[in-house]
Amino acid sequence: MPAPSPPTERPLRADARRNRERILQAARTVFGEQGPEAQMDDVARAAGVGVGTVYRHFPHKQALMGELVAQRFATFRANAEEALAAGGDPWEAFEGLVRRNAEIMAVDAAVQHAIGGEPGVWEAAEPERLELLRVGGALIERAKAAGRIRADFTADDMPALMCGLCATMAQPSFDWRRHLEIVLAGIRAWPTTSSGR
Amino acid sequence: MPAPSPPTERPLRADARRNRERILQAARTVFGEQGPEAQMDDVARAAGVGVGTVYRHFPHKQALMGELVAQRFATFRANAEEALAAGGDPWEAFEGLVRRNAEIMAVDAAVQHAIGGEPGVWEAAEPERLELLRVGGALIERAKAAGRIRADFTADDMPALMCGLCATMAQPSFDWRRHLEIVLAGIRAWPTTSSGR
DNA sequence: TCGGAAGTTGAACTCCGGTTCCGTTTCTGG
DNA sequence: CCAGAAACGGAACCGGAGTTCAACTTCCGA
Repeated sequence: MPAPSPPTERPLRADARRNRERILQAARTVFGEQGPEAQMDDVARAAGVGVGTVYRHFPHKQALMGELVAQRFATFRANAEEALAAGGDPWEAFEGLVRRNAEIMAVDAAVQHAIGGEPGVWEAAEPERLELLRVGGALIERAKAAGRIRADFTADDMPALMCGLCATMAQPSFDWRRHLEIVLAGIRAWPTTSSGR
Repeated sequence: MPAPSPPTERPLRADARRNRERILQAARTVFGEQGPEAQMDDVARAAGVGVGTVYRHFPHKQALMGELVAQRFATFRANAEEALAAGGDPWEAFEGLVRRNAEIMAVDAAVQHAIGGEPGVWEAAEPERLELLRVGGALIERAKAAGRIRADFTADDMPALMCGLCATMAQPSFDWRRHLEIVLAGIRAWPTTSSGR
């Protein structure tokens, strides 16, 4: 059962496929270095391609950014899947995943800004986002069941927290690791808290 | 002892003072409604003034935004001062202040974006920021001395956390109150934690 | 090999928003 | 009340960045 491919599915010519890849690669680099205000022309140049080509593959800048975000989300989901499969201590699994993904995000200025800033970009990666939320949710539920995460915490709380973390990452004068530390502490259910509050 | 007024201090004509006030008021409203991408022309119109007048008072857009931020910071500092003077439970005082200021920020889209986004704006409000940090720091130290805040927490951790919270506020689909709840939990030192970990 | 569809190119277009500039108006001190 | 300094107004300027498009090139199936 191959992925459901509706009629509108052209194979894409060989050079086109190559270029698309080059463009994404270049976009990742350029946006990563100059932030999201880097120009389309810059991306095109870095990819060794004309601007027109970029626009043939991505109808507008936002779509390009969206694809980058979608790819990151896919990575995050893969990591989550892995953490879930690995088993082990429920809290450690969750915490480790968050740290690992944060570390990836920290290097990717493009995605940082997209997530911390413009709302429009989220939409472009909606399916990946939902998938991530699903797998992450499973991890969270497991830790919650083990009493290692505050009972009122949900997977739906994560996006906002990550959005905040991204905003911090985007500002070099801040120490995002401290931020993350505090957030993790806030998510966690503390030992000796048998009586709730 | 009036404020130290170095030679370069003209009294400012009556109408000019009035207009300056009107502009700031308008900027607060306009940026609050349309976000920071609102145009200078919009601000001018809302203030019932020509663009040129806006530029006479603020050399560039960023300076205008900076003033708004500075004013907010001043409010925050005043609130902090008040909380410090009021005494009472150290944690409650700190928590209450943070909540109160957050509630103010939540209404002020202009400042949200400035703090959550562009780094440039922070500079414009540097003195107010430092002052806020000082008073807030006192409040934090007090709560820390009472063992109500994690020992490793510092006033310097606050800006990043607030930056993150602002980013969340700026995105309507997020529930910033949840975010704040978790951050506060992360800052707090939990009761029964006499043995540390 | 060859026709034509798919893909590429990059100069030019367009829009947009910050900023300038100078003629006009308003204030204020004498 | 007047002179001139200060402030105002807003059309025009300007550069920057996303996007288009028509001529040109490359690929691929027959």
